[in-house]
Amino acid sequence: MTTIMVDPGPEAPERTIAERAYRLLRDDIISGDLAPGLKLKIEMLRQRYGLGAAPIREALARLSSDHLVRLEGQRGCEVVPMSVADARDVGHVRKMLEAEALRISIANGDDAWEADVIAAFHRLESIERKINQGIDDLAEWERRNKQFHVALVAACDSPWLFRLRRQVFDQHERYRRLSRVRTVRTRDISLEHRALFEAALDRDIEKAVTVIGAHIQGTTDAVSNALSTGSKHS
Amino acid sequence: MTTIMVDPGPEAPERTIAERAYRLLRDDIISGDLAPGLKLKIEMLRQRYGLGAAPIREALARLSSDHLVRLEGQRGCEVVPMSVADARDVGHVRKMLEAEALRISIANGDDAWEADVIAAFHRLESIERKINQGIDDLAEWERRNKQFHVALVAACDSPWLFRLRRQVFDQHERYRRLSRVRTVRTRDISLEHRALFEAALDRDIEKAVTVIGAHIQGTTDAVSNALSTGSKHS
DNA sequence: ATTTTTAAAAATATCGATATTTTTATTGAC
DNA sequence: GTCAATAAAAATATCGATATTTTTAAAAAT
Repeated sequence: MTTIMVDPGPEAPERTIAERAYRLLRDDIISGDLAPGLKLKIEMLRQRYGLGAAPIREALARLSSDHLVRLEGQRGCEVVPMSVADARDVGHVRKMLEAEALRISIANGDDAWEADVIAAFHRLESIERKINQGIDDLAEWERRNKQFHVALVAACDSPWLFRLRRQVFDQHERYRRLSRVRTVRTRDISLEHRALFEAALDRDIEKAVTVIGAHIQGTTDAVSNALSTGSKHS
Repeated sequence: MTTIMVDPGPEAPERTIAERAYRLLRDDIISGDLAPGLKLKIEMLRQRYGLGAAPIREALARLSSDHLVRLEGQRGCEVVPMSVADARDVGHVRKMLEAEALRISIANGDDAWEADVIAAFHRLESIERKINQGIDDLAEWERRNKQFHVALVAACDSPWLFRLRRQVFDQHERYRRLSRVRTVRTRDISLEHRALFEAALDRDIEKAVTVIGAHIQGTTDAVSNALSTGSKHS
C-alpha cells in the first residue's frame, strides 16, 4: 500500500459546532440550496441550522477564503455570485489542475491505487446505468462522480496540487448542479468516464490528459450554454 | 487602459477588527515572526495585538482555509509547519501557475500593462542595486519583488488563476524568508529578473516561461538547501 | 415629484462571561 | 521507578448581551 496520504481537507470529523456550520453551509452553497448572490444574514442562518452566531461567523470566514462566500466589510456577506465568465474560468483552471494531478497520479499509482480506481469506476457506472433507466438519484451520482475523480488523482503525491484541484472541483460542481436543473442531458458522460478509466489503467498519460480535458470542457460548455440561454427566466 | 481589474484579494481596506487581525496574523506568519508549528493561543494573540478574542478567531478561521494555520478540533491551532518536501511541492505548483498566468498576461497585456511592468522592474532594480552595495532593506525588496511579479501577470484575465497564483506565491515567500536568514546569497537574482523583464516586453512567451521556471526553481533549490543543511541548529 | 434630512429598525461586529474539553501536575498503586 | 488514576489548571469553544453601523422608512424641503 503506497497510495499517498493526503490531508483530510475540509472533511475531518466534526469536533466543534463551527466545523459543523462550515460543512453545512458549504454543502448548501455547492448544492445551490443557498442561491448565488444570496445575502447571508446571521439571524437567518441561526434559524436555518439551529446554531449560535459565533460558530456561523467562523464558518463564513473560512468559506470566504474558499471563495464560496464574499465578506463585505461592515455589511455582512453573500454567497459568491455565479456567471458564465466565471464558469469558463473555473473550467479552464480545473482542466489544468486535473491534467497535472492525473499525470503524476498515473505515473505513481500502485496496485492499491488501481484497485481503488476500479472500485470507484464500477460504483459510478452502476449508478449511471440506473439513471439512464430513469431512476433519479442525482445526489448519489454527484457523490460517486466525485469519488471517481478523487480516486484517479489519489496517487498524486503533491498535496498542494491535490488541495487546489479539490477547491476548483468544488467550484465546478456548483456550476454543474446549477445548470443541471435546467438542461437536458445530451452527451454521454458514462462514455467519457469509461475512456478516462481505461486510459488511466493503461497508464496512457497523454490519452488520459486529453480525455479529462475534453470531459471538463464538455461540462463547462454545457454549463455555460445552460447559463446563457436559461438565465432570463427561472 | 485594458489592464484587467482583478478582485482585491485579501488586501481590501480594513473595515473591521477581524480584517485587521487577519492581515496582522497573515503578515506575521509569512514573515516568520510567528514561527512554523507555533501553537497559537488566543490569549497570547490577544496580548500581542491588543484585540478581542472573537475577531482573532475569525481571522484564524480564514487563515486555515489559506493553509497558513491549522485548526485542530477542540485543541486550538498552530502555524502550519514547514518542511523541505512542502517547499518543493509549493515550488512545483507555483511554477505551473506562474507559467500559465504569464502566458496569458503576455498575450493580453496592453500599453498600460507594459508601463506598469517597466515601472515595477525599475523599482525592483534600484533596491537590488542598493542591497548589492550592502544597504539592507529586505522588507522593501520583498515588497517590490512581489509587485514586480504581480505586474507581470496583471493582464492575466483569469481571476482564478490569479487568485491561486497569489496564494501559492505567498506560501513560497514564507519559505524564501525562512531560508534567507540562514543563507548566503549566491545566485544573481537581479539577472534573472532582468531576463524575465526583457522576455515579457519582447512578448516572447516561451522564453518568459522558461525563465520564470528557472527563477522559481532556483529559489526553491536555495530554500531546500538552506532548510536541509541548517535545520538541526538554530 | 425628486431629492435631502431625520428618525426608526435591522443587522453586524465585538465584548465579557461561562461551560467544556484538554493539558498539566499530583497522588497512589504495583 | 514506572504506570494509572485523579485533581487542578489552562485553554478552547460557545453563548448572550451590547455598541456601531447600515438599511429602511418617514418627514421636510426645494
